[in-house]
Amino acid sequence: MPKIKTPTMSDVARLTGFSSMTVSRALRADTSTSDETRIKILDAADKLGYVLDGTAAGLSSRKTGFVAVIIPSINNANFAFTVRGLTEGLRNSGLQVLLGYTDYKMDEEERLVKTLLTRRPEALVITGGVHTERCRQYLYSSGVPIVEMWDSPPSPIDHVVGFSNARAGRIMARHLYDQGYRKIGFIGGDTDSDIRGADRRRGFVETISDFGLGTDRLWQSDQPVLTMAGGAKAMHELLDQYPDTDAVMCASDLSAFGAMMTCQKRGLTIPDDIAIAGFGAYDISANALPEITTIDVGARGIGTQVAEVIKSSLADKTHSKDPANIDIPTRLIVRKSTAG
Amino acid sequence: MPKIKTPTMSDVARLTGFSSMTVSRALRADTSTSDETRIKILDAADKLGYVLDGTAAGLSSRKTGFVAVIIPSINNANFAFTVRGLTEGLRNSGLQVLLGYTDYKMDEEERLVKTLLTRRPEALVITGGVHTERCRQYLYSSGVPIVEMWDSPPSPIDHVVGFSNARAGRIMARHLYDQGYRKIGFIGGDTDSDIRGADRRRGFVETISDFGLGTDRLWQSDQPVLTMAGGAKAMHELLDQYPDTDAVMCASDLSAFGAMMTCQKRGLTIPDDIAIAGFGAYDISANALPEITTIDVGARGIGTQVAEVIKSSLADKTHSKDPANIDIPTRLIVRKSTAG
DNA sequence: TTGAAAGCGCTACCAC
DNA sequence: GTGGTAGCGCTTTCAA
Repeated sequence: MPKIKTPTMSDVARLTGFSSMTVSRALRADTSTSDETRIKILDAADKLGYVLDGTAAGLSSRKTGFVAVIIPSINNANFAFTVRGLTEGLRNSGLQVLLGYTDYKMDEEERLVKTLLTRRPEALVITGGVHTERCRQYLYSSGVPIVEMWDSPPSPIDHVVGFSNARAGRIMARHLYDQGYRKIGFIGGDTDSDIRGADRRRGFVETISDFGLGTDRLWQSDQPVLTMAGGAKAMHELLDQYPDTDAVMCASDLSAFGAMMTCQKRGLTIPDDIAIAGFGAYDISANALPEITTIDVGARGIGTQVAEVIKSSLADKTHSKDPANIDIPTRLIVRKSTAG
Repeated sequence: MPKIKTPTMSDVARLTGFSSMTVSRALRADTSTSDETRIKILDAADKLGYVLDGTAAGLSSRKTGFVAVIIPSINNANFAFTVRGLTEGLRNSGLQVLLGYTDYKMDEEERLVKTLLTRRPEALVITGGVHTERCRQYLYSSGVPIVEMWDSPPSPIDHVVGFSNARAGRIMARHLYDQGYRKIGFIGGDTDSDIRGADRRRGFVETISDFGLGTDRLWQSDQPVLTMAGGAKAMHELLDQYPDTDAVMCASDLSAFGAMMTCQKRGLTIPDDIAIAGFGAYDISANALPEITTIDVGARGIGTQVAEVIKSSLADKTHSKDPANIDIPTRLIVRKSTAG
């Protein structure tokens, strides 16, 4: 592969006899060139294999076309769907997602925010409402619209597209109670890293406590328990300690599935011996046997809505509008794993 | 949020009394400033809330620090792990992944390549070895190292970190045959979009044909069947047509799980009545009941190796070395779903 | 509709 | 170790 210098606009200009300014205009949908001129220029550009240098264009126009998006994990189907919704919602506006993930670590989040701001995104989307002080500082002084998503922060930085994770926990606790379960546990939700999982647990525990039930069947670890294997292991330990547990909510459908497998291995019938509920409406919840009761927040729709918020915020030159604060409904999906 | 102009290097220079050139040097690990100077400058930068403009830096230095990565789907744990391995492998070299996904569509891939090249990445990673002619053209003339991964292209563009998908199919076919199964089917692998799945099917079919077995139990659709629901539906149809099928490989563990659920719903015992095998070593394969026989290619390791290839290619100023062509081993993991 | 000049914010290069 | 100059490739602005 001979390393030839990449052609620039001047090269296209030289080849066509126009100024590079005209080439610039012709290459955008930006009107103001004659059709004839544009055709000549596009032809020449094609012939030269010219590709616009977005780096230079961004520097000059102060519009990079990037939207920075920070999620906890790229290996989480919920966030993956949100990114899809976001990408698709942004597609026609010439904005491109620049993705980063934190592995559920707040200091990694801070590092990432700083790195991504270096790219001069036109907006920044971040998961959750809890950040380091320094991170909040970066976000505040970035000068671009910020969207916090997947949570309902007490003091939002700017826009919010999220829901109360505590409410999700409450809804599920009530459902299990209504189904007649009384020895109810929860698996997952570490306070330090999986903040939203911890919120779900908090809401869950509050509610079963309100119902006068015991709140000691709570399994947690210093790591987020969001995997199948983690749920399976946790369920073993929970059952070892409290063999008479009759219902468990897990912080995620994945851990719920793992927990369910553990129950089946131990000869427990679901939901007769024990009920299992999850969160997130992952594929597995609809396809497992039995199907798993879960809560759907519409991961993809969150992304779509974030895209709308960004587009309207970027269009609003006067900054006259208040920040958006969109509350996503948390929909309980009752399935066989909790409904006998 | 008052919209204040973002501070630049000149602002930091002015505040400290140094030239912006010295500020530039101090901000990089790039030595050649006194410690005292650097401390003053970093302090001032911090005070001003200065964040480097990577756009301008990239334009000037001709190093954007981007590595463009194109995967079929962000909702696929295999590719997600590869991206993780890649990101981590690149972390300390100051390179950042710029991710795009194609939804398994070749024309979308072409569009994406063009868009991403606009960002002037220092290297480009793409999934698979089949691309549109125009796409190959873009890649060839991009002037940056290209890595094709997850496949073993007959005529590589540049570097390759992959494996033969056909071989994976052959390995599984042989395994099923060795276990004594004789009425063997395959689910998934559309030729047009899931090219690698189709390669697995091809290798699989070749092998069962070599063994003298019938090759009519092949279920396919015009969509990639890589989901649990897709596998479940396909299995129903396959069993309706060929109720005596005794073994099935699916293009993915996810569809294998769906297929297995269908079998269980229909009262079939696995692996006694029917064996199920998948591909990809997804979490579900290790956690389902029974556990699912699969093939592991080490998705994360692929990313790690790609990172190494990129780093060494970028370090090799003379372009003296031949393109890398790394063959990833395909490891059969025998589990209960095929081993009675 | 087109062009010339200026400059986006940074770094390469060469001086000192 | 530090600074001046030039310029990366494009778009903005103003003029014709």
